[in-house]
Amino acid sequence: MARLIDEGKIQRIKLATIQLVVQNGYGGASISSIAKRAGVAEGYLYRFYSSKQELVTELLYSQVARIVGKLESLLNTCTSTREVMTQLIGELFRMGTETPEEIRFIYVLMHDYNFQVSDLQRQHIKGLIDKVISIGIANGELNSRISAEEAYGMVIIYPIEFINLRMKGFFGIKEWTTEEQNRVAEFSINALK
Amino acid sequence: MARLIDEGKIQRIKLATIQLVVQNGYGGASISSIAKRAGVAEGYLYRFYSSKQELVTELLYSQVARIVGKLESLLNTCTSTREVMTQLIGELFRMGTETPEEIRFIYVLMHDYNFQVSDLQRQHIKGLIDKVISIGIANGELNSRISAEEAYGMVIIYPIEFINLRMKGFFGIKEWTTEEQNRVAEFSINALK
DNA sequence: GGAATATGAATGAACAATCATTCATTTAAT
DNA sequence: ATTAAATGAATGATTGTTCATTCATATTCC
Repeated sequence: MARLIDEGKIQRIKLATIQLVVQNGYGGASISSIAKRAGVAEGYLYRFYSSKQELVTELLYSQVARIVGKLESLLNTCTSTREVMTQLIGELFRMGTETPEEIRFIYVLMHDYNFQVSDLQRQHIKGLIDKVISIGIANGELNSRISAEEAYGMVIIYPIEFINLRMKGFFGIKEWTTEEQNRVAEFSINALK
Repeated sequence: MARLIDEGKIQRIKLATIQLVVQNGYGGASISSIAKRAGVAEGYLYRFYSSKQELVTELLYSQVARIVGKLESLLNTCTSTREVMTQLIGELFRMGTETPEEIRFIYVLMHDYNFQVSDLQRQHIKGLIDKVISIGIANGELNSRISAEEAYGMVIIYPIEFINLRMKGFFGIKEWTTEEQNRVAEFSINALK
């Protein structure tokens, strides 16, 4: 073996990509700007990713996987919809405070018509949402006529929208309290009743 | 006066811009591709817009104004929150069937960190949302603790998200029925109770 | 232990293509 | 003839991608 791959560089590339996609959108985040910010040669990115599209897609995939994975594990441990939703929304807010760029990144790309989540991931999400619904109905927590879209809307989309609305300071405020976080969870739970 | 300005060309530029921003995002929609699709010379755009940013911003502004204007007029004629929300959501779905590209365009740009709606427009929206809330509370239709963000979330964001989720076929289906449209309205109204 | 070699990590100049923007020129209406 | 609409070639910068080259280090041999 010769030199070892510098994991720090890959990490810096990922971080720079996330930041620049958030800041300038996919089309506005150029390879050269990413490489410059990461402190890495331009061509170096192509050792790990065959194209810009692949780089961003893979990053989106893994970021989404974090949320989907959390939901999946919650469904294995929690017995009520309230618990699942409170915990998941807690995780989203945690991302919002600890790694704000990452939740912004998901937010930006999930609304980009170029970046559909993969079919597999989508099916996975659909299955998990169905499970949330069936637990909720069994417990009498959810209206029995709730659709997957409605549940998805309140479990995933609404909290992400709330967090990003705050980050943008759309209504003036840019931070949130634990109370407000709980209110988001309560609101989502309530909407599905 | 010499030649008259061909309004059709301006219209074609607007249409092409909307379509290409939806398809490729802001960064991916180039002036040359817009001009080509509009059947217009590249430099021609600069007679009316000083930059690409201005072109897109102005288009976003007028599209948002359509929705905001509708909400405003509804608040002057309707006496209940139910009526306001049902009608507004009706308008959004109408856009979805009649001019799908336009609601996609709003959807894409409202989630782009480069395209904050203007402060003025945002204040205007805030005022209208507050009015929705006060009518709802006065009528006993809304929970008295509903926040502006919650109302905005269910009156504007949720329906737009629903429509675009459908357009993307996220859960398989790509169309919607009048019944489903009413369900979205009912769901939104219910969430604010 | 120390020098030679082999490996592959990392570089960045160079590619054609495309970018947003400009402006001298042409076209068409009064 | 005059005036402004409309053109599209031209500009220099930047795009995503490639690849010959450099350089650091792990391994091998004496």
